[in-house]
Amino acid sequence: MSTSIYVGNLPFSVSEEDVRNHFASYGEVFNVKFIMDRETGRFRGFGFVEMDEAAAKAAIEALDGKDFNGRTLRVNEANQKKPARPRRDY
DNA sequence: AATGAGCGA
Repeated sequence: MSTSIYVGNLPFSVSEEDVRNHFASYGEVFNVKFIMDRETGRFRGFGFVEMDEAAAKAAIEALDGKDFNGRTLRVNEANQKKPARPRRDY
């Protein structure tokens, strides 16, 4: 498996490719997923990156709190949500 | 459809 990394505070200018490129410098990136607003379909400003555990830690140490395209990047291990998003059924 | 703290489709 891979380690899920939470990447937040992303500028609306970047794409998965940019992030993947950035993270790829610290290890093999298995996958990059940007969270799009399910209502509008627009970029919500954060995403998740899957990397090897060692690579993930390296990337977090290297990129967390750093600047990315003009915004302070937030990088941490994702943990809070594993299954489908909790949502009330009205 | 829209924008700025956030942990997801």
